[in-house]
Amino acid sequence: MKLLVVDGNSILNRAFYGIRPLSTKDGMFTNAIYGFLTMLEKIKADTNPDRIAIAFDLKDKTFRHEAYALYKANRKGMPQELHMQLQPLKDLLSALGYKLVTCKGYEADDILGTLAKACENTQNECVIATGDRDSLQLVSDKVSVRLAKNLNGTMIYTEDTVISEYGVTPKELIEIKAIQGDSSDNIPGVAGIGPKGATELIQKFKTVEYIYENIDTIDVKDGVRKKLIDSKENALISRMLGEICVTAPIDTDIDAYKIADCDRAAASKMMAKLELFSLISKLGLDVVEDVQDDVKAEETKVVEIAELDLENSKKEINEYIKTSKTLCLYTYFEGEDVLSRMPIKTAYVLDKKVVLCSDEDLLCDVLKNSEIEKVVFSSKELFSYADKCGFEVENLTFDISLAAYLLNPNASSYDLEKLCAQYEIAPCKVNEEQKDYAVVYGMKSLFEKLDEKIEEFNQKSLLCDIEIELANVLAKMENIGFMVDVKGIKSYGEDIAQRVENLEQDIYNQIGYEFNINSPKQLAVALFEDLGLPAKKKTKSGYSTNADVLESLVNYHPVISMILQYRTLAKLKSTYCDSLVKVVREDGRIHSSFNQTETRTGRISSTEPNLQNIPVRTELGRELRRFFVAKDDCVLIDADYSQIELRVLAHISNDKNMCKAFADNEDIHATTASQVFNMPLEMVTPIMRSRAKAVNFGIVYGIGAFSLAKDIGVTNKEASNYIKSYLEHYSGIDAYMKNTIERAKADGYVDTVFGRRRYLPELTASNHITRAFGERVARNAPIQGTAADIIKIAMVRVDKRLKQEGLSARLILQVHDELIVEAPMYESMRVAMLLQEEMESCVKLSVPLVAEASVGKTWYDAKG
DNA sequence: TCAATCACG
DNA sequence: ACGTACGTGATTGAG
Repeated sequence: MKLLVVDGNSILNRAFYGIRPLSTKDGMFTNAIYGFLTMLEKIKADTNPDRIAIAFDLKDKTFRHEAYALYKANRKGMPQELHMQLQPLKDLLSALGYKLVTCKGYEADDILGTLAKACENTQNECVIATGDRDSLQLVSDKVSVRLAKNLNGTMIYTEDTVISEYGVTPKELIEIKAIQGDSSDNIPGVAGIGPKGATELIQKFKTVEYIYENIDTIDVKDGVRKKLIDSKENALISRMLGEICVTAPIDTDIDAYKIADCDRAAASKMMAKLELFSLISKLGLDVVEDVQDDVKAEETKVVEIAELDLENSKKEINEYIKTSKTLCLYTYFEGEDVLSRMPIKTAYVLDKKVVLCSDEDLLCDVLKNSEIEKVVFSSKELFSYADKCGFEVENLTFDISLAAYLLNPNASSYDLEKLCAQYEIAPCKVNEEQKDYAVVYGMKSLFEKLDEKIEEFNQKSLLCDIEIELANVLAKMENIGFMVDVKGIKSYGEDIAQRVENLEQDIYNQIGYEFNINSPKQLAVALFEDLGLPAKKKTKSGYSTNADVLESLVNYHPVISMILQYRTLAKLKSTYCDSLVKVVREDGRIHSSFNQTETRTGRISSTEPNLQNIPVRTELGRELRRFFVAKDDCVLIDADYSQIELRVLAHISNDKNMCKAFADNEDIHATTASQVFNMPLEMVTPIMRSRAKAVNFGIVYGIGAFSLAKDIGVTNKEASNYIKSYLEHYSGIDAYMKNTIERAKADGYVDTVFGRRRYLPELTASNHITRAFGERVARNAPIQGTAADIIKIAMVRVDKRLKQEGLSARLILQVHDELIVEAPMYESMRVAMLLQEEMESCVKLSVPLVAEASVGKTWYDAKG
């Protein structure tokens, strides 16, 4: 028989500190639980034990020796992020069938010792899993220790490995520790003798007892003898403290630690509640199935899944809508990309029945039918399909993925299965082979639950008037795409490629050998070792070679500017020329995907390709925009908001000075400079203006003097003076920032003017760096988020106006504070006016919104 | 799969 | 004493 004994507290600690913080939306931390189970699974697979015991310390410690109380009681308790995970982990382990062992008055160590001893006595094998080297003293021919280094790695210690690493037997480790001491355990040891001296003594004399019995005669230097004599009392106490107890009053019958049957339903539920979905499958469980088995037969809805033809589906649906107001439907799509994505099958959720139908006519009829209130999972796909077919979707009133995003934008993904588990939707019973559709039936209950929450959070308008409407606009933007001049990009790319090659050779010549310039690691060797340039900053894995560092080195060596240039050009070539050309479709246009549930602030994101980060800041990069063009006889109209985030800040903080500056249409950075530097506007120099601009940015981001100083190249003290002066002059902003953090701490979230929320579990962290991050996010999210809300509203209004006025102009891109429309040449003036009007008037703030539009044949020309 | 880098607002 | 501004996505090299 083989017994695995897990040092629960120790492994929990390793897991907690070894895994980046994870938390659920309401601030429950879960990283230690996740890490613990991951490590346990790994260890289990590696050791293949017959029995498992998991030992934990008890919270209220009553120690078996006075000395323990004295020396061990003042060890720091665990941080609350870890403490809050302890009981849920224990519950989960029990549900998984593991036997937990605790013992009043004894530590987990003592339980390990007692069980190890018991195994020796009964000729069983024992493996101890721990992150703590203390347990190495328990190693014997029957007992080995698996020392957890990190998540995936453990070191196995047997008698041989202990002897070769420490030069003494496992038992003698206790003697060494008695002399050497252990500050983390509050074991004093002998003052002045460290690990090396202690090892030598024990190799020679074997035990502390022997040393002190023969203290006058043993062969040691007088200095050492003196230290030993001076610390005799501490050494003897340490000898006692350091030895793990092997007689704890626990069950030592190995059969007591059989692994019981897993309570699958309970375990699945617990993990779903902790949002640890990947763990559920890793442990071989299944949310839907396991929870389903848990529901009592009489409570379970029996649901029929029927695959029907057009006629019968129609009949069923018509029957259903006589009595029900809303129809839930889930459409399965096929096809990777925006253009070829088409529906293959739709599940219509009826009363105790799911009708599956592949007929597209039925889907179109349902979507067009304004009598049917529709609840869907992802509206953008359906809007996109309708747009391709040439009709408008009517009466689509709820989108589950968008609702779930609004309720918690922190989640990494939104799918039906996870949401049903998370919102504790009671599952239904279906045939085994149809269980994929069981989760679709859950849509109805999920909709009701989410709708209730949306109402509770006052997010109905945000969902219906902004997000769902926007999904329709985004779908059309994706379908239209952005026309590009492929030949132009290609020849520009070839030009760049030539320059990259030349630079490559020049760099090799300068350095003296060929290497991969794209590898930061190889580059660091070339610069900081071979050229001997001063390394400024470190990253986790070596010296940093980023642009900041390189720029500070340009005067040291001519190769530096070549490398900077190489980087710029290589990036232009690979990310912007080569990749863009690859995603141009047969219609000569790029069809990016716009994701509406990705960012935590409410912005949209763009992928495959990302059209929101096309170069603009440098002239060479900006040239690329000459190849983003309008189609024949058309032009592009580009309109962007002026200072939208600062205007939003002025509005939500209601700061008098800043509101006045915007009301008077002043140059906000210059005005800020005159405030911060306390002088009349006409005396503000360009340098002062640019510093004030950096402070304005900093305020929006949550500012720190250090970073501001680095950004504008002044001393820390100067930077902190700027901030101080800023907050004195804009006292409304100061008050708003303080108030926001207070409210965020009380509520656990911040929100935008339009009710978009962001939860901030970071604010409860005991780590001050994490907490400071949470505070910056609390300051930034309402500003960035409100700006995101505003441009979304503008997009919906622009789209509506274009349609209303019968224009053929179409929105094709959004870049956070910028909208791009493609329009026939003759519409250009009207559209430019319309764009500006709608962007400026779509919401009313306490300061004016300003947008500027300009027209051009290419994106380069259209951008003001 | 992750870390480093760099493009954008 | 700590480590250092908010939000994204793509490419590359290396484990």
